Amino acid sequence: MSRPVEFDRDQAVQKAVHLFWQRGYQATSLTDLLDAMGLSRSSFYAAFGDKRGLFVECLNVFASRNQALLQRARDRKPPMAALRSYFERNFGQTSDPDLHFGCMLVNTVIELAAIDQGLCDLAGQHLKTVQDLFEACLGDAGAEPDEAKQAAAFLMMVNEGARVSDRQRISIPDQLARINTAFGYVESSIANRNPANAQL
Amino acid sequence: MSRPVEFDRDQAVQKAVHLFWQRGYQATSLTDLLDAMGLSRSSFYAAFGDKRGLFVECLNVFASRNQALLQRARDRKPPMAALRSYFERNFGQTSDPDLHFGCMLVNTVIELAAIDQGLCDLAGQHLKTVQDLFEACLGDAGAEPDEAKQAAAFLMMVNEGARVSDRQRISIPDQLARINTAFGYVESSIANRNPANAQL
DNA sequence: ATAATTATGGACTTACCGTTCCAGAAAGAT
DNA sequence: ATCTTTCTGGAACGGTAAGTCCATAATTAT
Repeated sequence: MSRPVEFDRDQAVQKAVHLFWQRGYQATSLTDLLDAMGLSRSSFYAAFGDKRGLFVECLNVFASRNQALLQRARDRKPPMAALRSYFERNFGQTSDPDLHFGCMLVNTVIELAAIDQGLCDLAGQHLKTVQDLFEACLGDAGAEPDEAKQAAAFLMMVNEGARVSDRQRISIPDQLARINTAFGYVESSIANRNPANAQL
Repeated sequence: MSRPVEFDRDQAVQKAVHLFWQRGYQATSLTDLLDAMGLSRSSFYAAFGDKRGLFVECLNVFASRNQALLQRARDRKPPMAALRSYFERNFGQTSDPDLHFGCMLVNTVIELAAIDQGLCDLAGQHLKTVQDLFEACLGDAGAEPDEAKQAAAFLMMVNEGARVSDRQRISIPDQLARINTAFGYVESSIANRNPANAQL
């Protein structure tokens, strides 16, 4: 009955995620987005409402991809190894500077804290979900509930800090060394309190 | 011979620091700045060149204030207590949400990483200076040189992470608990390797 | 008092922002 | 093949951004 949409919506959103991730919300103009997504202004507004609406969608896509990454590792490895791989994959994976954009959620919190509280809160919620996943992994690794909560909060702080360093193009070995330091602290703390779990 | 400047330059810069710190570089318009600093466009351009020039000046002012904070604590307290007080002062001090802007250097790195590499690098340099101060404190506390370097890098990561949490209006007790966790790890690590320094 | 010099306020310029709108192209249903 | 519906490209809009410029006000030196 009617003419069908010509572009692949999911693919267009992927492109937008990449741009927003790299340059942030404010510095990404609609023109940049249209060029990258390969569609015209009218199609854009028909499909996504407005720039902010697209950003919300991108935030959600990024968050679920991010959570899936950790969840998959959790299904396949021992809990502490899964946690470690989440950190190492995010930071050590490649030396291509074009992939060191930190974490879109962290970037959003910082950029928009005083500008758009709704977007900042949404990003914060997603981060909280990841922190809950951390906590679950730590529980699996044998940490007591309160210890798991405390260590998860600590690891989220480490994650956020590592994402900041990531944007400064810190060398990968240095980055991995920091993560290793942090995990060494957490693991020895869990092992000390609960020697039965020397094997994590 | 000539008419003197009517405004207090230092005071005007302070106001600008506050604004940039809170809202970031891009979201702070020249109009915002002029209103807060209480001067006209012509005076502004005569005194500071342009918006970017003022931002550089603000970054330097913020960084030196920040370093002075840690340096003063270092002069007055045992080294680990000085480090702790730096972290606690920056996060626990007040519950006024209007003062939880994180760290202007961290904010700048995140906001401008892909936008203005010069400004990002300048902020990164200032952060590195703070990290060197961390390292010096840890050395004073009895850490071996390589251990001090490693722990300083770790603490900078914690600092950056805490600044991110700060912008999410995380509760002060939670924030202090995280910092306490991190310092507990570092202190027990130093004490274990070098039991002579049980007193830090 | 007057001349010389410099700061100041505000209008102006240029460029880009996000968004709206409309004419026309493309596709399915009959 | 035609009609209807929906999508598409691009022009246009109002608003705001940073930066420039000039007439005027204010100050000091003579």
